[in-house]
Order: sequence, then C-alpha cells, then structure tokens
Amino acid sequence: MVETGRTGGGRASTMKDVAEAAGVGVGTVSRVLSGKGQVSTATRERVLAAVRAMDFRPSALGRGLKLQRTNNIGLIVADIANNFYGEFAEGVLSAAKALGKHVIVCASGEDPATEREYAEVLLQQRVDGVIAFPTGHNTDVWQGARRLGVNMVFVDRIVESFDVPTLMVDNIGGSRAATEYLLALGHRRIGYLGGPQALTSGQQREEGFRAAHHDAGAQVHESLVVRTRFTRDTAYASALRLIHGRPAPTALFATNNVLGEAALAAVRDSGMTVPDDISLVMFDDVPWAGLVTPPVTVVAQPARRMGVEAARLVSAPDQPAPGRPRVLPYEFVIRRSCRPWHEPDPLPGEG
Amino acid sequence: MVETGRTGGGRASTMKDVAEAAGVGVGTVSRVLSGKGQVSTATRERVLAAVRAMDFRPSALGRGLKLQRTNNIGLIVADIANNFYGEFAEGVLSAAKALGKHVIVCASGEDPATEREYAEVLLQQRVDGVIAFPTGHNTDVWQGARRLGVNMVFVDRIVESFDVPTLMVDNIGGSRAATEYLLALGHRRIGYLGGPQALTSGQQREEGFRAAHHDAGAQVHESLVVRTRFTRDTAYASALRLIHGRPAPTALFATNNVLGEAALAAVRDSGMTVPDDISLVMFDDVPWAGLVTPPVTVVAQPARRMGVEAARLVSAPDQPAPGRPRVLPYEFVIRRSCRPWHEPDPLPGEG
DNA sequence: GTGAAAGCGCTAACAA
DNA sequence: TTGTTAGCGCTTTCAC
Repeated sequence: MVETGRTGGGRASTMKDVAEAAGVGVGTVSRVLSGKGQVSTATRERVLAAVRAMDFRPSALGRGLKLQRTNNIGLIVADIANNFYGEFAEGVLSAAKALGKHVIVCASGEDPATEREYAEVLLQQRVDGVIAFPTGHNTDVWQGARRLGVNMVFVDRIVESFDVPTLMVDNIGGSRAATEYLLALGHRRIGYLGGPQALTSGQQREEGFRAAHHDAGAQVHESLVVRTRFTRDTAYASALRLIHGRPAPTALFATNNVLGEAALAAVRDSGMTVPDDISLVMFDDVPWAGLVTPPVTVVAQPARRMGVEAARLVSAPDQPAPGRPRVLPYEFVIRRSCRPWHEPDPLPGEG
Repeated sequence: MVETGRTGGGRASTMKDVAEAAGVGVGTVSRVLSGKGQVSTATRERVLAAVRAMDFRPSALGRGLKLQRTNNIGLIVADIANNFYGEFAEGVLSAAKALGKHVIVCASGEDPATEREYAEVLLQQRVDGVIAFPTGHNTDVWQGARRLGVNMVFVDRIVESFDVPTLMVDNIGGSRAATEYLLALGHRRIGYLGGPQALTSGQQREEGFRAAHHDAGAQVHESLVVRTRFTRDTAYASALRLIHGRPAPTALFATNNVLGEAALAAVRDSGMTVPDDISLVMFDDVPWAGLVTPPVTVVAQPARRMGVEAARLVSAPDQPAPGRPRVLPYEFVIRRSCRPWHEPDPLPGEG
C-alpha cells in the first residue's frame, strides 16, 4: 500500500503516554529505559510492551534540559568538500558514534564572522564540546565557551594566550622532510606556495622549510616564497606567479592539497612538465596524488586519525589539559614527481 | 594574560538571571530577545545591557521543548570523505545557514543497521527534518518519522511504496549520454562497472546503459556487466576482473567516482593505457578527473546544488509533495580519456 | 519496587 | 507595557 500525502505533525508520544498505557508512573518508565534503579521484571515487560506499541522515542530535548548535557558535539571545519576535512570529519563521526555522541557540523570557510556565528549557535545548542579549526579571531567567544564548561579541542592552529587542548600534525617536521628531500636532490631554487600566515599550520610549515634550508647551508629565495588564500582562483594565480618568478624555481613545495592542485594545473598550463621541468611536493595525501601522472610525492597527514583523536579528546575532559599541542606524526610518501637537479654549466664548453 | 586550567562547568546564565539583573520579568526578556510583542525602549535597553553583561545565550533546549521545533535537520550520507557527498554536504550546510537551520551529520556507510541507528538518534533529537541517501531498508522507521511530522527528503534513491519527496540527478540520461558517446566512437564491447543493484541510482544508470545499446542496435555483453560494492578493495578487484573479461572490453564505464578510481588504477596496473588500450568514462566530476593524464570524460552531477535543493525542500514542507522525484540535469564533460575504436580486420592482409 | 512531584529554560496566554 | 504562570518531556529525590 502506498502511503500518500503528508500527515502533518502527528504528536510524538511521551513518557506520560507510555506510563498511562502501561499503568505505571512516569518515573518507572524512565527507570526502565535508562536501566538505572530497580524495576520488577513484570512491570519492565509491561513498560517495554507499551514503548514498542507506541513507537516511543524519548526526547533528547527534555533529557538534555534536565541533565544539562546533550551528548552533542560541534565540529567547525573550514570546508567540508575539501578531502582533508572530509577525512577528518569521517574520523570524528566514527569515533562519536562509538562514544554515543552526535555531531553538528559547520563550515566556516576560514571566515572569522562565520566562525563566530557558528560558535554562538553551538553554545545555544548547549553542545557538550566543540572541535574546531579556529580562525584565531574569536577568542572572546571561545573563552566564554570554556568558562561555561564546554570542552574544546582546537586542531591545526594554536590560539595565543589561550590554553586549549590542541591537536596538530608535525608540520615543522613534515615540511622539513619535504624540503630536505628537494635539497638533497640538488634543488636550490625551491618555490614555496603557502597559506595565510595567520594560521599556525602555515607558520610552522614555513618554519620547517626555512630550517631545512638553514641546516643545509642553502639560501631561501624570498621572491619564491608566496602566501595565498585557499580558494581555487587565488591559489592558481599565485602558483602561476611563483612558477614564472625570478630566479626560476626548479622545484615547488605546495603546503596543502588545494595549493598542490593549483600548482599542478599552473605548471601544466605553462607548458611545463613534472618532474622534468619542475619538481613538485605537497602536503596532504589526497586520492588524486597517486593517480596523476607522475604520481605526486606528498607529506601525508593522518587526517582520519586526527578526527578520531579529536573526538576522543573532546569527550574525555578529565584528562589534564596538555600545556602544549598533541602532535601527530606525518608520513613522507615518495612518489615520482621529483627529479635530481644539477645547475647547468654557465657556458657549455668552458671550464 | 594566559588563562590556565579548566574552569569546570560554570553554569550558563538563564533568562531568570537576566530578568533579575535587569529588574524585569522573564516574559519581558523573552519578548526583547525574540522581537515579538511590545517593549518600551527603556526596558529593552536595560534588558539588552544585562544580556551583554552576563554573556547570555538562550538555550535552544528550553526553546525547542516549548516550541516543539528545533531548527535542526539531520543529514545521512554514505561517506562524508567521498567528494560527491562532501560537495553535497557543503551545499546543505550553506543553504541551512541561510535558513537559520543547523545540521546533524551522520555517515551510514550504506549499512542499513547504521542507518536505522542514526534515524532513531535523529528522531530522539527531534530534528525538524532529515535529508538522507536511504539504503532502502528501514522503511518502518522512516514511515514513523513522517507520521511524526518530520519533513523528509530522500536523495538518489527511490524507496518503494513510500511517497517521500525525492531528489536525483538524471541518471538514465547521463548514463545514456556516456554510453551513446562510446558507441558513437565505435566501441561495441563496453565494460560496465556498476554499484549494488539495490540502489535506484544503480538501476537507473544500468538502464541508461542498456537503453543506449538498444537504440544503437548494439548488444550488451552480459559478461562485461559487473556490479560491486563501493569499497576501494572490492571495486578494484571487480575492475580488474572486468578489464580481463571476455570478450575483452575496449571501453569502460564506471558509474561513480570510487569505481572510476578503481578502474583507472586497475587499467594502469594491468600495463594498459587510457585511452590507447581502453577508453574510460565515469560518473562524478571529482577534482582529480581533470588532473590525471589523460583527463577523464565524465557525467557530472551538480552535487552542491543538489545539497542546496535538498535543504530547501526539507525546510519548505508546504510545497505539495511531488509524486515523482525531482530530477536535476547532469552535464556530460568530454575530456580526453576516450578514443575511436575500429574493430581490427580479422586477419591482416586478407579481405 | 513504585508513584508523586519538583525543576531544568523557555514561550505564550492571561492578568494587571 | 509588563509580570506571572502553566507546561513542553525528562530525571531524580523522597516518601511510601
């Protein structure tokens, strides 16, 4: 039989309804459902039968109001369509499920105003905790949240003068590994395509880049250090500018997957080839990294695992708040997007 | 100053607190905050001042309980890390933001038990609506949900004998376009790598595939029709089997991005080249489709727009429930993964 | 082992 | 214009 039309808000049944149907008090229904307190087997059966018959589902609203706890957590990412955040979110959802929590997901687009708006919303929703990739701008709201007893976990970014449990990948190490690899191959003009310097992850990746140069006694060409926003258009424009910069870079280090995508497109559109004309390394091991020709050497972040960790951290507030961020290891995955580089002789035949 | 340590659950202030601070009744505070009813400017100022001073945020729990409406909607996708669902979710989030709604995201992994579990959770949360890519199995729960007045929107799959507003891309048309394209290039042994036939989208894509063959007077090689689950491993194995099937396929049609990824990997691992040895078309215009060599010809779904539409539909229950699904247009994007195919002469030198 | 009742924070109806 | 109050659905204490 085909059910047709909309039935309009049929009222959901309540504990009171169930109690009446089972001929008991609401307290008893609650005890049965929560498993707390003693209930005789006979009454339990009657209650359970009524619950099934009425298709009763206890209201999380009433429960939350009484308990002052919702089992909901908020998640604020920059862009859920970006594979890195997608994997991260997958990890959060999966861990949350295991912990009996539910996740309200928000996308800030890296915009402080949007972040603030969502923070307000999540606080009104009385979430037990929030996991955020903070823009770094709305410290007052976040401070307030913490004061209210909302468990917080920040990911990827350290917010100054504000000691919140923070999770990040070893950005400096990953960046250093990538850069050392290029330097070892002989590259001395490495283009750096980075994100906004406001973000901790951006700062750290640049720090690793510089440290590797320093240790190798190599010089960073400041004209080849470009910072850009994570939108496709601006990233592409910046990549183009970098590729055609002076001195001409022999290798490119893109510090996330959006920038890597832009770099690859820009290289190709410039009629150049990876790795023959220019080598390429990037952060983030997205699916396409191994699929393009040549497959791209990457610094892989354990995105899913970071999500799992974040969900656990936000649900276990008893742990001592670590003074310093919890750092997860990167993995350097060498594929085929880099070639050794030897500076050509100044004038062929001479020397 | 660095704030240190956790403050523990500082109680959130309530309307009562604000009312006392402002020297008014709670009703007045409510009126000021909601903007409904008349309040003198002087009182309004006093109230607003108190609100700011106490950093008051009204509880969505109390409000929801009273109003029997939460402004929350549930979203159940299969896999949030899959770019298609990521784009879709992005659309939902963005439309929801504009509508003042908040989104609880769940990932079913196409598993009916998980879907059921999440459905229960969302109903307990008293969401106003839910957007789901249904597995097709838990009709009783969904029926119940509808009866309770929860607005529902299904995406991509039609659940039989259950008339819920449904949204999908023109699967038949898209599949037909892709197949016709391959047939027009001369291919007559086209491998079909499809998803589980339980899903409407799968059925329709296969239908389009067959219809195109029929119209062209071409024959579908049943040995080249393979259906597989969407996990990477099984998809890869199925792709391999398909590639080495008999008769040997000259082209491959993968019906989503996971299958397309598997197909591409399998082709390469078999030492073959796209499009010289085998042509490839797939559903879903993911970022890597244009990035690999050669770039892959695809049937693009308007994933983000579908998400926006779904969010609007679920928030506008007044609209007459359409008896048939709302179908959105695909876009066929021709890139360079297909070559014309001419059956080689039976014996060179003859004829 | 069970029922009655208070109260979580809010809105809306009613009274003043 | 403003204050008071009932009640949304639940948990928990207290009395029986």
